[in-house]
Amino acid sequence: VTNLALDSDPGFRIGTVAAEAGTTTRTIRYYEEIGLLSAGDGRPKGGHRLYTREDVERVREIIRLRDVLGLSLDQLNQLFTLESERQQLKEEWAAASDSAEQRRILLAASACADAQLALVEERKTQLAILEREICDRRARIQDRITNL
Amino acid sequence: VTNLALDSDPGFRIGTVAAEAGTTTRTIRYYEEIGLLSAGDGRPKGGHRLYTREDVERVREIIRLRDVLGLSLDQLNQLFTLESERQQLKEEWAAASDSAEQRRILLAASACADAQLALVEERKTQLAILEREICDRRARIQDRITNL
DNA sequence: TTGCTCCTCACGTCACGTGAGGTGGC
DNA sequence: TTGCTCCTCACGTCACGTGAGGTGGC
Repeated sequence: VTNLALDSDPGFRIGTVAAEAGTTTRTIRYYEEIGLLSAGDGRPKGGHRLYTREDVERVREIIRLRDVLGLSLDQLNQLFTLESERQQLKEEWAAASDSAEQRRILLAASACADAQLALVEERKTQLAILEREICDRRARIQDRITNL
Repeated sequence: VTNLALDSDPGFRIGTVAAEAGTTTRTIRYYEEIGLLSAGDGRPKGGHRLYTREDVERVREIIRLRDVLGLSLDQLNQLFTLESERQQLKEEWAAASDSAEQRRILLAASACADAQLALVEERKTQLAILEREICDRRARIQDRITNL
């Protein structure tokens, strides 16, 4: 009875991931197709895709940035370039990375978060402008109603 | 020399409208095609489209709601149903509408603005959630950096 | 007359939706 | 064994982008 601990986690199926992230299985497969999600290395042709808890979070983040910030999938790919680089260097990290290398990677991740925060601020400004416009229009309508 | 005042306003051409609204002529023609913009009644086949200052504002509003709130053109059409109804009743209004009818129309326009404001509030909530998530992630990264 | 913008098809693209037909795990 | 979800094509759709070829106004 070997691999006792490892066998206990079968991983998430694509339908579960889609439900958790509020999207569809088609969308997840499409994101894999264009390279936004990792393809799951050793999957046999026709075999079921399996995902980790990290993958679920990744999908949720993509959906969020897409819907709330209105980013295209191409823009998201660019945003994640730094982080995917981090992903590739993860083995290096765990194995024998020096702290200078670790620092470099973490700073890249931090810069990625900063970039997202800048986009959030931009959206907040746009929303504020839109809100003011609508409020003004509403006020003018109310004026005309009271002046009847 | 008749129509002196009327002839002095040639109206805006489609390229000007597109530039003012920050979009393309193709987009404006498409919006006309699906009924989001009025088709300009008496335009001869192949003739140039002409727009009023009101039309320009309309296009800007559509672009705003599409980009900032992420609404589909179908949803925008639904949002504008009340207002387009108002547009159709404009002649009635100017001609011989009683004040009860006027009040009804203005209340509809006010409700339309309220609906948009509700969508704005929803977006603001989503943005706040997203911002908090990113900030938290950023903080965790910073922690790991200082703990190196 | 020369450019420039405009016009109408019409095909291409992005981000999926939606079956069609078949295989695999609880 | 029976359903259920999963798989891979592959065509459809929404919201335009992008020329192709031609006409119209300053």
